[in-house]
Amino acid sequence: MSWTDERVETLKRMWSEGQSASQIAKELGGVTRNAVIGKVHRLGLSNRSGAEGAPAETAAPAAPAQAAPPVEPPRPAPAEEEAAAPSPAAPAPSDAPEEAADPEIVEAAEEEEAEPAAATGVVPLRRTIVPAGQPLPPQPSANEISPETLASVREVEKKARKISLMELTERTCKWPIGDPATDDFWFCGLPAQAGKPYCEAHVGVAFQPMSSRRDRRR
DNA sequence: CCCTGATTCGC
DNA sequence: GCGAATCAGG
Repeated sequence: MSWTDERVETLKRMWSEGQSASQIAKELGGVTRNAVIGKVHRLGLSNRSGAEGAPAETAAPAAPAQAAPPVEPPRPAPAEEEAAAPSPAAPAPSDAPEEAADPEIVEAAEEEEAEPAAATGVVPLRRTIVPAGQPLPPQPSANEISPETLASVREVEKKARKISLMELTERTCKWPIGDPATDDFWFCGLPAQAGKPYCEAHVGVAFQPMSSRRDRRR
């Protein structure tokens, strides 16, 4: 891979947006974060000037509606409401952005769809929760979390690392604990299961195998 | 441990 | 110019 004009452009943009070198490298592909950092220095833009503002250091202590741990700048926000359009999932972009607008934005927007809770600031209420919204379709009645797993969860909550929003990574359990409207709020933070957003215990309550009732038929 | 960016230096 | 290895931190 070489530093084509386009790639350099992406690099510059992301760097000024505050993205980390590793994230940029991941986005570009074919390069390591070292390569990115090296290039950044050669380009003489090690000093992140250009788009200062608030790098997102402190995430509102008691303000729930704030959430953007890693980075999530690409948020154009349509700001247009369809009054007579009862059709939800209908992007219906009358004008396709054919021009090489920002192919990156699309990727950035669709990356990491696994942790809506933290991203939206809406904390899943235990019991009614359906984190990633995928598994457990055939739930008989109310999700009956087995008392064992429920107990283990409480156990885990005690041992949780109690990490903050900014400390969440792709390898930390993102299970929210406590009331986000108070200081009594934190994230589990225990090592998450490979590929999943939660630790073993929380994956257990989040993704029910749809048949964990004690009636082990057979 | 995980992760940052900064620097060096052979290529 | 490039980037792996290394360094220096959080």
